[in-house]
Amino acid sequence: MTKVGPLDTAVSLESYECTIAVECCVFGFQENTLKILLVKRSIEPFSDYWVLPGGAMNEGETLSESVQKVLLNLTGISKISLEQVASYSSVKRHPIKRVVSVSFYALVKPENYPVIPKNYISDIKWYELNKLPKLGFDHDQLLSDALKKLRDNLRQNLVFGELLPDLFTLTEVQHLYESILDEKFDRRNFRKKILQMDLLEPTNEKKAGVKGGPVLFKRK
Amino acid sequence: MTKVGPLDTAVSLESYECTIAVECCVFGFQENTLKILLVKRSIEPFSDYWVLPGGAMNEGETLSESVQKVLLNLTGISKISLEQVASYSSVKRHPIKRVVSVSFYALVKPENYPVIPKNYISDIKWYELNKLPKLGFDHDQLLSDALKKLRDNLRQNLVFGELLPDLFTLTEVQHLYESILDEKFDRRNFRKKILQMDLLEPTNEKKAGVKGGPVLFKRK
DNA sequence: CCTTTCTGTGTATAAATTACATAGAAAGAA
DNA sequence: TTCTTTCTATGTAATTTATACACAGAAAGG
Repeated sequence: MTKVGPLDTAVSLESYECTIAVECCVFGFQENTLKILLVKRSIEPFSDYWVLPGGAMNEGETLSESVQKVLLNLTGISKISLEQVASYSSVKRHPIKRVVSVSFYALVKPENYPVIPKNYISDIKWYELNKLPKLGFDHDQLLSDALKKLRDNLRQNLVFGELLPDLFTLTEVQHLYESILDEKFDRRNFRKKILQMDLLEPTNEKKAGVKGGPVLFKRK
Repeated sequence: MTKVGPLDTAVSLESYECTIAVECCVFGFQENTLKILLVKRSIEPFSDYWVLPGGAMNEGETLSESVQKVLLNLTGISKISLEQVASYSSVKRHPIKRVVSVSFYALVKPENYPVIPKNYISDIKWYELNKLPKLGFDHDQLLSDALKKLRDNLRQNLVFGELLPDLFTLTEVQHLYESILDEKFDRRNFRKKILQMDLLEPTNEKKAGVKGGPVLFKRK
């Protein structure tokens, strides 16, 4: 039988068990602005607070399956780009019971998905990053860590595809970058850089309703 | 009372609970080579396999407190640089019970710490990265993810301090970088770069026993 | 003291990043 | 329809950063 002593840190059959939750920062891009999906809780604790969508991991599912379930519920989103951010384990981060949370971020095209309040949620809304309310639990921290990770990833790879419609102008791409990274770029230099990544190709359509008649691009 | 329906993913009082474990990739630098601390299990499952040191999180402790306890046990290390890597939640990753693991990496000066097999461990050893055995559980994956994160961090910040003795030569720093990143650098360019980071300062001692009489540096 | 092996240093070249201004296309108003 | 406004599209020069490369001096070991 398994040896278990006071100093034994191995996982034994009778080890302590704990609720695990997933929380998700869902980023979307609307009206040339980066937004994040928040829900308003209608149950205690933190009733009437805005928080990140999340929920408990259930038996037999992985963490990312749990996140996908949460998002499917709220937005009908099914195929989604998910990235793990970090784990949070302060003993008192949930005021009633011990909960360890693993956070994720997701990138979605808001145009495609209606968001519907359900279950323990009285409201759901896309918030601009600079107009955020104070969030419940430690979700301010989770959001700030997720945003940092998103920015790091953006600076390295090219990850905007999930946030833009199928056809888009280079100026829209630039606005996306600017709102995620919160800095301005010179248009010519930005276009040079993004084009030499060789991930976009021009179509021969132009976007209507915009002066200058910008050409529409798509992902390669 | 808390509403709970079939679609409710909120954390309710009766949610599923699960064992949480921490696993740690402990990196050290010995004989100008990057090494990693592995332990040999003497209990099932994976008895006689080499694995990363780890163990269950206990009631009332955070994940990083758990890791610190594990390492204190094995190495006597107390003040340590820890970094969270990721969470692992496949349903069958532990063959006997459901366990979600959070992995960390740690950087230590091996010179300072004797490593002692204890409890469920029959052996403990510093392994070179290119002489690794096949690890138990999914620890090959954990190790490879931790190494990737270490490399990413190294390329951005300067994180070697925890791996080197108090006084060191620039050549030793270069060997450290080369063995972590697994690439070679030109000596002059490397020194230029590392010195202009302005984190090191020369002492007026020289290292004995080495031809050329290299000067010893310390962290600023 | 001679040989070996390591340290320590500078410059020229290439590559990447930054700064910057004007002409043309479409929209909207008169 | 024309005129004005506002947006798009584009190239080059200057700066900064990264890369390539060779030889003289210090200590060790025989």
